[in-house]
Amino acid sequence: MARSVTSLRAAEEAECADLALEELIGYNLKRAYVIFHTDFREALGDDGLSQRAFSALSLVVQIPNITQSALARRLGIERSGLVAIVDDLERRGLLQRGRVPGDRRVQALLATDAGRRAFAEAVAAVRTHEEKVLAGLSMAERAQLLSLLRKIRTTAGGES
Amino acid sequence: MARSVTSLRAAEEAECADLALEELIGYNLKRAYVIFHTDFREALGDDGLSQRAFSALSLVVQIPNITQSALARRLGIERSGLVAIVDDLERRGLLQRGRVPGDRRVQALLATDAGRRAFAEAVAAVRTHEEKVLAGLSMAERAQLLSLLRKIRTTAGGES
DNA sequence: CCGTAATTGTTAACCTGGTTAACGTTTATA
DNA sequence: TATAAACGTTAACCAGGTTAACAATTACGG
Repeated sequence: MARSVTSLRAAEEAECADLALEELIGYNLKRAYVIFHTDFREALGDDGLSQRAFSALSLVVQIPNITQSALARRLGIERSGLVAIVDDLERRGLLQRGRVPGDRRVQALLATDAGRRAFAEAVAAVRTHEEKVLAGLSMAERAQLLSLLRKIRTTAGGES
Repeated sequence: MARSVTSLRAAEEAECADLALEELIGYNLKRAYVIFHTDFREALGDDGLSQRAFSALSLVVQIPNITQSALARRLGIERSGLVAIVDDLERRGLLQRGRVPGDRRVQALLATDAGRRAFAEAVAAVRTHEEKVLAGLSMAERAQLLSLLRKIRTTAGGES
């Protein structure tokens, strides 16, 4: 318990709650998230896809004719929040809203050719981005991290 | 490679970019962050401390007379962004801005007695919150996660 | 059948958590 | 001593959501 003289008073005042912020997983999670988010944006360029647009496009490419509601559910956001994302992707010509025969409520989302091309390019950029941000971690550590994050999602994530 | 008939076309269309969103660390990191953030808020009550206010107060308690600039630097945000946070904490009577003799530019932040009490209570709530969200992880896994997140911060985090 | 409930997409208003740019004050430095 | 730099602050803005309401449509119980 070697403490410097100058921080003696600090130690006293915090003694009843000796919690270093840096020991909190939530705090470190947030800081790491900010790093990823920031680097993602600069990796994909100033008018490239945002994280959320990339996620949405990813699912639309891989699940053709997915419904907006289903997409929102998968992304863990509200339907209303998805509208702006889909608006943006449609404005860029990366996907199309299509009415589906049989249910005139839903909008079936389908990626365009340009959308699939843009997604492929984005995937490359995202891979480089992750490689850069995770440079300090071994492959085993990355797999571990992925597994731990997913475990949090499955146990604490309310995916009704 | 057993694929259902209905997803055959999906597989074809995504073949050039066979990246499942769920395999991306960045995506899982964001989802986990959202889980923590959401649970933090409901754990600390409707007019309890926010994540950022808690972080700020934590450092003010443990580093008496820290400067606003220094605090912002530690939290990884801009000085301007910290003003509202400190305003809020001061309005709640949890800390005080104090002029320091020798440099009339700086605001030295000092937690009040109420601030230290509120912090101690918040720490208990935060501990319960982390315990809840991390219930699916063993102690070893939690230590691993913490270590991995910090490794990201130290290697990729631009702490000039 | 028919009325009621549920679902879908959408808009509007709002909130959180920041950023950048500018400014006055004060201190450091060439 | 002039110029630069640092501090706290404000204003304007932005990203990424949320909640509440709504019209259109579909599902369902009686």
